[in-house]
Amino acid sequence: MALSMSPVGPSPVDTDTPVSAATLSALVTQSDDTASVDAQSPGALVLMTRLSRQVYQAATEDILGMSLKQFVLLNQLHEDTGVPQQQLAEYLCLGANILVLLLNTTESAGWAERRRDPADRRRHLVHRTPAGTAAVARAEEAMDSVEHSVLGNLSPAERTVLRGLLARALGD
Amino acid sequence: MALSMSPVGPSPVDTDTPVSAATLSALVTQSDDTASVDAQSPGALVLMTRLSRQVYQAATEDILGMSLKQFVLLNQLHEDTGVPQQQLAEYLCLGANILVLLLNTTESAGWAERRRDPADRRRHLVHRTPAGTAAVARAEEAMDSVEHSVLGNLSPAERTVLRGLLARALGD
DNA sequence: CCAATCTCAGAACTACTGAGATAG
DNA sequence: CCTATCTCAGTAATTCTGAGATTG
Repeated sequence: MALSMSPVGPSPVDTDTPVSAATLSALVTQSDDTASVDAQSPGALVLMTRLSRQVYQAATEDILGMSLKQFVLLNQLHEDTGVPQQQLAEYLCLGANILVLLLNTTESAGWAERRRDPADRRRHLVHRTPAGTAAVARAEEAMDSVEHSVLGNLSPAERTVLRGLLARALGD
Repeated sequence: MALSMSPVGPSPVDTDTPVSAATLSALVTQSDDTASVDAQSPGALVLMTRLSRQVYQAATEDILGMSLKQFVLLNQLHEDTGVPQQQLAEYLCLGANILVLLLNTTESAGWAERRRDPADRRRHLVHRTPAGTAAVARAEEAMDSVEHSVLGNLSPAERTVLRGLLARALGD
């Protein structure tokens, strides 16, 4: 839900091969055996490792206005609904202790806030502040340019497919 | 080698929609704007960051028989054709100096070898040794199980599409 | 002499380990 | 008393900075 109606399509119709089923099928049927060839077609995980290194290097603090980790963190937060740290750590694939450090800097930047969970006062529910929302919005624009440089070879439609697959892999 | 045909396939044929053009088109037409919605649909890069953290944590040295970085490195090497370090650094998105450290450990493990380029003796051409090839083959199998745990939600066809997109993003 | 490639040591940063505090 | 959640200090591992060596 949520992401339904998009009145603003980035590439209305013709700009650059909106990749339809055709191209995709091509990709699917491309080949299924990786056998024999050895250094020529690394697995998806190897490729992802390389790509994410590019992201890490391109998405500097200067560009984003915050660290990449803070950006990912704030992406996972809401102003209204607080998220327990433990769940956050799981989402972000971070150790609970590392998250503490990350929250310390993010909280003192005024972008997030820890509040005791009234229902279980051992927990902290993490909220994004309005300032955090504003900061993410700014960073998001910067991220667009990073995406442009890292995924520049992919058409908008392909990027959408990629995002969909990554989201599915993460369990939505 | 290794991937493709798994006689033991956890989901041989029917378990979970082998995704054909239909599902893919669905993904494509899903939506194109990320605007407005705030924490609900992070960009592809954010998702990739999270996923690659999972890879990093799952692909331990115990499991692979080598570090993940060594695995990625060896994936990029050939026994016959040597690759200059500078180019290697670019491929792997590593600084040239970090690559030196990586090569030191990999070379002393007997998996790779630096040889002077006869044409330009400032350069070192890096080759994979036969032992390196064997080690990668072993690690590749371990990687399959990592892939299974990280990309478990994706069907084989979807993984193929994913791999294709990532490869294209990296410039083939 | 200057530029390119690789190497390395020390600083800076990041992540991990295990102990401690507070609440149920 | 025991468990769960969060915090933190000390340690280990990684990456970055800048200088040095060799070759063109």
